[in-house]
Parts: sequence; structure tokens; C-alpha cells
Amino acid sequence: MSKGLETKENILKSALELTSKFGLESLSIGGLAKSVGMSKSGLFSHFKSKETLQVKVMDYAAFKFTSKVIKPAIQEPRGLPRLEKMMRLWIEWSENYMVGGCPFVSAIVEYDDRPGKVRDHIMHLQKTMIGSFERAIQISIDENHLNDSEEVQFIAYRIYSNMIGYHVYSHLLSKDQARANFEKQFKEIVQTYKV
Amino acid sequence: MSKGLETKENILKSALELTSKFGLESLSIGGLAKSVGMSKSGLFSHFKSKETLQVKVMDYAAFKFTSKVIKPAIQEPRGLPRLEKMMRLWIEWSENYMVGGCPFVSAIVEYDDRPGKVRDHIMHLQKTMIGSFERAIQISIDENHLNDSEEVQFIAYRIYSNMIGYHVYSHLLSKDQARANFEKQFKEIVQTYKV
DNA sequence: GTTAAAACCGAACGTTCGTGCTAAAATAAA
DNA sequence: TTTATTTTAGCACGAACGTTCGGTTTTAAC
Repeated sequence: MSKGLETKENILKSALELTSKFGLESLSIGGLAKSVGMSKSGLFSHFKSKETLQVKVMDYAAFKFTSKVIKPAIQEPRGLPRLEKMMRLWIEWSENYMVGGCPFVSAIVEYDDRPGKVRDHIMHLQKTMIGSFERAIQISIDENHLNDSEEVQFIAYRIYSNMIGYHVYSHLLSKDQARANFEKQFKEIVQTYKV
Repeated sequence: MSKGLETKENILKSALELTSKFGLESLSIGGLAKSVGMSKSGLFSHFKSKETLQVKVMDYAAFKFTSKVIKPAIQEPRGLPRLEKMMRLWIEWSENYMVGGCPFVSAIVEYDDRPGKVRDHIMHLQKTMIGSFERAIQISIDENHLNDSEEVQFIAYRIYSNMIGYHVYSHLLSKDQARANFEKQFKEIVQTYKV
């Protein structure tokens, strides 16, 4: 890997941490430069606008999400085991890896009413993410682990809501309590559709 | 009402609109002043810091929420009817009245990792809000509309998650689709605990 | 080892940020 | 109507913002 790509990766790593903690909006070039130990202009030249930086940060987050959640889950047997693993990894991702909370949740709420490239990109990534869950659910139906309810989209909605609910609740009350709620709710969802 | 309180109310009204659209973080004194048609310093003197302004905006939001959702719902008969009315008004509040999306959802996600007065205040308001739902659920149990599941807190979590899920989904896909999911999910929750 | 390219820095730009002052204008009280 | 108080505007401040540019250092290719 060339020097340029290496520092770029370094920058994005720091940027994602900051984004996770403080949101995509308040990610500043100067602050980010300080946290990676380089000059503002030096960092800036890697991306040619703040907008590009923000888009790249979200791409990096998506890449990390894929490699930490989606890909390992696919190692599991098709159907419910894979879906359950996905849930566990998702929680772990937002709990351990993304210390400041899931950057997608923050980003999507921050930019839901801010037209522009950043918003479009976030929406696209999030739709892709939900698509992954829908696919996992569909496979669970194909494998006869869940009954053929023709409600794949709705089940994905329930799972997604549960995840975001957990995310917010974990800041309102204890993380353990929030996680207990999350797991209980996921079990109920599965129970509803279990064959 | 004195002149001062009147303009203060005016300011907060505009501020809440801007917050709903762009979030509490990017609410700037200058921009707000421009949108209400007065000078930056003139506006500033009403609140004596930005932090105070932010806290007051959230208080104003809470006040509006109470008068648009909680209070009218209490007019309904105790129990399930009241809870259902609450849900309907909640949706209407975030759909019609708060055009840019529920300001609490934005605020809580924006500030979940930003220690300080603003964060503490948001958390407190949100806990109060959840408390209202828990009370309505408890009443539904007392009235024998829901069975005595001793899961008031968990039911509130499900309801809350559903609401936030709706909020995010309404920006990802069509509002009608999001709302259909919301209502279906609420019905399922009620169904689960119905006596 | 020489050379061309890539990476990086420092300084400065025009704006906008939140926040003080001081003084004028508008309102309320006497 | 005069007086006292509140409300608003104007101006300035230091800091941070994203961005540009010219020059120096480092890397990569030959």
C-alpha cells in the first residue's frame, strides 16, 4: 500500500471514531487533523472538499460494518443461525467497536432533512444495509426456519426498529437493561414467525 | 403578556422549527436572528448563552409535545383508548406539526455522547416522556385492557422503538409505507398483551 | 543517483461562530 | 408626562470554520 493510501486509511479511521462520538456534522477538518497529528491543509489535500470527506467516512463505516458484521455472519449456516449471528455482531459492533454509538444512526437522523450528496449517500448505504437483513430473512423463510409470511419487509422493519431502540435506550438507561430489552424483543419477533 | 415574553415565544417558535429541520447542534444565533427578523445581539440578550437557548428550545418542544399529544390524549377514557390516541397524536405531531421530524429523536442522538447541561436536559425530558407512556400502559393494565404482564417497562420500550423506527423509515421509504409498518407493529404489540 | 511526482506544511483568505460592550429606542410605571 | 426599566441594535473581539496557494519535504520510478 502506497504512503498516500496508508495515511488516508489512518485519517478515515480517526474520522470514523470522531463521527461515532460527535456526529458527522461536527467533524471538522482542523480537529481531525489535530487528532491524526498532521496539518489541516495536508489532510485536506487528500479529499478535496469536506463533502467528499464525509462521504468517504460513511463509505469507510459501511466497509467496516460489512467486514465486522455481514461477512462473518455469512459463515454461519443459512437461515436463522445466520440471522441470529448477524444480530449479535451488530450489537457488538455498536457496543465495542463503535464506542460512540452506531454512526449510521447518528448520520441518518442528522441528515434526514439536509438535501445534498451526503444525505443521498447515507440513505443509499442504509437502504443497502436493510437490504442485507431482508435477504437474511428471506433465506430464513426459504430454509423453512420462518414461515412464508410474505412479510419480509415488515420483519426487517421490526428488526431495524429494535436496533435503533436499543441504541437510544442504551444512552437513557443502563446498557445491560437496554440489551435485555433488545434480546427479548428479537426473540419475540422470531417467535412470531417461527414455523 | 409583556413584549419581552412575546418575542421570546416568537424566537422559540422559530428555533424549534429550525431545530426540527437541522438539529439542535446547527441552530446558530445569527441564523435564528435572521429568521425572526432581529439583530444577533438583540436576540442573544434574551438568553445569555447558547447553551441556555438550546435548553429553552427543548423545554419549548416538551411543552408543545405535552399540549399536542399528552393532554388531548388524557381526555380519552383510561386504558387502551387513551394509549391508542396517544400513538395517533404522536405520529401526527411528528408528521404535521414538526415538519422536519421529531426534535427529541434528533437531539437525543446528536447529544448522546456530548456531556453537558444540554445532554442532561434532553435525557431528562426523554425519560419523562417515556414515563408518560409507561403510566398509560400501567393504566391499561389496571383497567384490564392488557393483562398483568409486569412488563410495563418492556412494552414501553417496544412502543418507543416502533416510534423511532417509523421516524427513520419515513425518510428512507415513503411516509405511507413507514406509517403502515408503524401501525401494524403497534397492533401486534397490543395483540400480544391483550386480555 | 537523478528526476518527476506525490505528500505535506504554514500562512492567509473570507465567513461565521458565540459573546461582550455601549447606546439608542421602545415600553411600562409613576 | 416624566421617569425608570426593558428591549433592541451596532460594533467589535477572538476563535474556528472550509478552502486556496506557494513552497518544502518525502516518496517512488528510472
